[in-house]
Amino acid sequence: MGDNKTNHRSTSRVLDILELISNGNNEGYTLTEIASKLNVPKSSLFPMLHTLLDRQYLSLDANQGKYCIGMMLFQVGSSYLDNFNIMNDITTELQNITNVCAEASHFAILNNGNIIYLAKIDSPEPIRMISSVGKSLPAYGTGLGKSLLMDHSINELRRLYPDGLKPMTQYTVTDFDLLDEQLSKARQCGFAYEVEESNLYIRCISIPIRQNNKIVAAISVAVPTFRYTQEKADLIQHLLLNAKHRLESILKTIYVDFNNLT
Amino acid sequence: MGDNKTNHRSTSRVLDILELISNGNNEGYTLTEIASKLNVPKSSLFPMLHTLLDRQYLSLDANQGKYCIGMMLFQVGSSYLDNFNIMNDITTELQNITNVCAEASHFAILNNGNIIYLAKIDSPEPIRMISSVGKSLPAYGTGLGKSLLMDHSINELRRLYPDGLKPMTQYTVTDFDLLDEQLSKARQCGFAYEVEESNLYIRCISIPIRQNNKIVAAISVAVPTFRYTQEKADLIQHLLLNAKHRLESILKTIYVDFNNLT
DNA sequence: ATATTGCGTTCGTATATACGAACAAAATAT
DNA sequence: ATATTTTGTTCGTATATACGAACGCAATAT
Repeated sequence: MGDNKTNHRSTSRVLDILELISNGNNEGYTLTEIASKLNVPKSSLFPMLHTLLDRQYLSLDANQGKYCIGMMLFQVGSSYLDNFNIMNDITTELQNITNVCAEASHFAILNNGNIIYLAKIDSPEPIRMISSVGKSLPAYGTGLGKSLLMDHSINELRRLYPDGLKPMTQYTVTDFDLLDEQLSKARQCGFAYEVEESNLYIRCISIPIRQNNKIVAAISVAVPTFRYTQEKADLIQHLLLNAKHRLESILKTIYVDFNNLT
Repeated sequence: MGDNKTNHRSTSRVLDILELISNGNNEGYTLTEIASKLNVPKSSLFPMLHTLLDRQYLSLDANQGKYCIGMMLFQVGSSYLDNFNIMNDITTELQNITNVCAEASHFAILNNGNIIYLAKIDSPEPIRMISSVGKSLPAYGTGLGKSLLMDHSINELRRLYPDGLKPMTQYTVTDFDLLDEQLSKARQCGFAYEVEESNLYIRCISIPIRQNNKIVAAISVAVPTFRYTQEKADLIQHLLLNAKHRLESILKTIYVDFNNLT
């Protein structure tokens, strides 16, 4: 929880409530659960929760007394994407990629060492990766993240992850030197790769999107290992490269301030 | 602004701020603009806005001093869709529809007489409707909305829209009797239609999704009038009907409490 | 049936927030 | 360059919120 200088207790608590519920299992939490998890008296939470209910930022589970994320929070939060006036172009590119290679494609930005998925097109195939718009993952363990970290020096990486690189699977790169080496290679060939480092049985190929020569986003294609072949990898790289070029040329004409958005 | 019994001022103000910014032009607002629009002293907003900034629920426009919707609000809000454990199935169906007919497809639910778009697949064609996930529109003026209102009686409609039906375009149905008549026809044939009632030059065909014989959601295809032909309409109705059947059979096996979510 | 645990809710007072005015800092106008 | 307007910021006190304890109520356990 933010221990910065400026801190308005009521506001922080509202956000604490929303984050607690959104990060939890989506069964929701009761008032007393929230109170104990946030170390806030029930009586203080009571009027806040009811205001959030009235305004539909939370909803009360019919089963009994479990507070869940409400529709208004979704509506208000969705307007974040209005900042990206190229969102339509991005989904069009992803759509095209997935149409051709039949695998899921993603668009993400970097925030404090984590990737945030902003758009996703599902594979038409029945076996799919579980990933969703709005979710975040540590960048170092994902293909998308390696694209976004591509220009980082090893010192910047160490500063970004002061607690080290925690494994997400048995294949996650947890050594800074090895990660740095992979990023060097990625810088040379233009693509970043992930082999079951964030999800078992999933490989990923990714490419960064630059604006004024600075990496501002990345796109990727994720492939189950059993569908992964060299021919498919070649095809995906070709698709990613084309999409990258089109998006980067759009970024030259349209103003999108990525710096402001992360 | 909610004028209900339970009302926690600080919480309400946080929500007022978020809603104001999310509904506005996405240039954002300055502190003083927010203060005057919400009738709240600047000095009261100051600590709140800074807490929201620190927590990345808002971001400060680089230009100068304009508060915009931040990334954390997007992340937290996105988790609303976790409630719908059939979201993947829904997007798959929409994907399929759009692949075949080459027009944009949507999925929406009803909330207080408004439709909320929860998923959308863009048309591959260059000329597209402007509609986005998380946005809401009055149900009576949209194809999706008419599907969602299909089972409503004229009295229920009058209660739902006590201030009458306000026109969105020159073709919007603003008469309760005419709307009721259209809904009756829709109930008979199973489909709801919209002809330039919410957006000029856009027509829409829609079908409701039922759970336990109760309408809980709707899917639609939107078509620019100049691309609209009877053959295409027939194709779209066929696609919608198939998708409806598949989604409804999924809803029989998976538990999704739509009542709780609106 | 009775005790027990856990939940949401209410209430009076201590305390932290909200207010308005005054201030500082920047942008615009003169 | 100076005046003027508009912005963000600080501060002391009035006031509304936060707290803990006690209450009522339901569900489970005995």
